[in-house]
Amino acid sequence: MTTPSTDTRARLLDAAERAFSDKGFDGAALREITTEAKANLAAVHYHFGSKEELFLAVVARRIEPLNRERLALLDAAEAKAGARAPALEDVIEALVAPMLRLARDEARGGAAFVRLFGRLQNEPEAIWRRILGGPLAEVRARFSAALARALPELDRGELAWRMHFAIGALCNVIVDRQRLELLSDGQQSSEDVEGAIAHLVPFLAAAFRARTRPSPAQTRSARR
Amino acid sequence: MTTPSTDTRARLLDAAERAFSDKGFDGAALREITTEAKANLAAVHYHFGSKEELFLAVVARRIEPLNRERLALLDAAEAKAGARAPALEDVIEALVAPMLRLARDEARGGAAFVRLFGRLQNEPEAIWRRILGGPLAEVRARFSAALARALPELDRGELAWRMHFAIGALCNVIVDRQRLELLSDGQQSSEDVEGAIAHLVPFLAAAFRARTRPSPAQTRSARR
DNA sequence: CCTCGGTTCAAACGTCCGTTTCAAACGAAC
DNA sequence: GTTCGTTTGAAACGGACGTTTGAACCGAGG
Repeated sequence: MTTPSTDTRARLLDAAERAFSDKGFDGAALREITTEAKANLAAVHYHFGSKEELFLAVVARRIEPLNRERLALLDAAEAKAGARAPALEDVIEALVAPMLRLARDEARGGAAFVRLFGRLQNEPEAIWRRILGGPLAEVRARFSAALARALPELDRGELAWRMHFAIGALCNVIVDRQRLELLSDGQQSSEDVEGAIAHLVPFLAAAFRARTRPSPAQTRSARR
Repeated sequence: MTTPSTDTRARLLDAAERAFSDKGFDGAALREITTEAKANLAAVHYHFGSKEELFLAVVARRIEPLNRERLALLDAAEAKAGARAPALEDVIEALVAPMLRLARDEARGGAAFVRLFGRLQNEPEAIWRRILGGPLAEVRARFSAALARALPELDRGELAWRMHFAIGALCNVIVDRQRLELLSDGQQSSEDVEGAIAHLVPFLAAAFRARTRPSPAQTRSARR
């Protein structure tokens, strides 16, 4: 046969991607997914085993190429810098740009998958843990190291907080498509991906370079 | 009678707050909420009318005092500055500190409500729209104006993007309690609210002050 | 005492859910 | 042509869901 089963499988993944990104894991119904995929209800359990496995397959299909792209850009930034530390802007762009550009690439899930990704952490905790500890672990480690090299004077704890904030900004930008329109009275659009990159990268670069606050609440040994 | 109905009502709100923040709107079951509240299943519909109205009541109970606190801090920052523009750090702190401190105030919902708030935009769109357009509208307008005053040289479109990123970072910090631990190898804790404020405020202040990127993708009339 | 509005209660309603079952269809191998 | 493993199909399963119902309860007012 050519690819009869692969075909249904792919249609199920596509339909599931759309449904999960619109309504979340709980909100999306298998009957709705199989109807849109023109497949039988039982096909989900035949091909994937359960609803949760289907969800993980949807995520895995996109996140692996995405992470490869991120790491390739990071490799390029490090190669460009030679023996020196990579440029902070390049590292940040390697982290955020593939995700934002994916939002426009309809052939690879487009906005649907990106929103799904952005709200992953709101899905049942068991699912989120399987992803955080799995495909995302390597990206986290590589970018932690690269940022530490690009910002050698920064305390490690401080760096962790800043990565936390930065990833938060990225994920939230991806999910919420209404807020920017409201904040700008309709002048700016969340659909403007290159605009988002052009705004987000310098925003985060400046934030990562911020001098540590000489605060009373921060009487730890490490300062600046 | 003393307050027999008010009592059940409050217990329902408390239980619903916990359940919704753990499992989301779809994931939380009314039977679970009423059991924990030691109330009858029908009490939800007697007091609130529907599950959706219960959810909105949970949000409204906390968000109104929270917004009043934010606006009071903003008033104080503006009063302190007199005729001059308010200090950027003060404005940012007025926006983020009440939310982060609320995470520690168990008497006012604590971590449960704050996580619920952070994931609001992931709930069914109808619910999120009712909140964005309602209680949050005034806060959005006031802080937009204050930030524009504190950063007079900043393009309005650029400011909207930066507010979008900043609120994203705040909301995401609130929701994800695992990422920071992973990023710092357990050295930093999301529970450290004053630490979060001390790290987030200078991070965002530096980000808001970032010089605009001279990018090829940005050939709009307004530059720097 | 009785009544009455506000509140609680147990029970049921109809619907939708994820999952299972088992037979039918199908193409490839012999 | 028969067999076999793979894939699809229609139908049902049991359970959980939000919601509704109607009676019981109870303190206050007459």
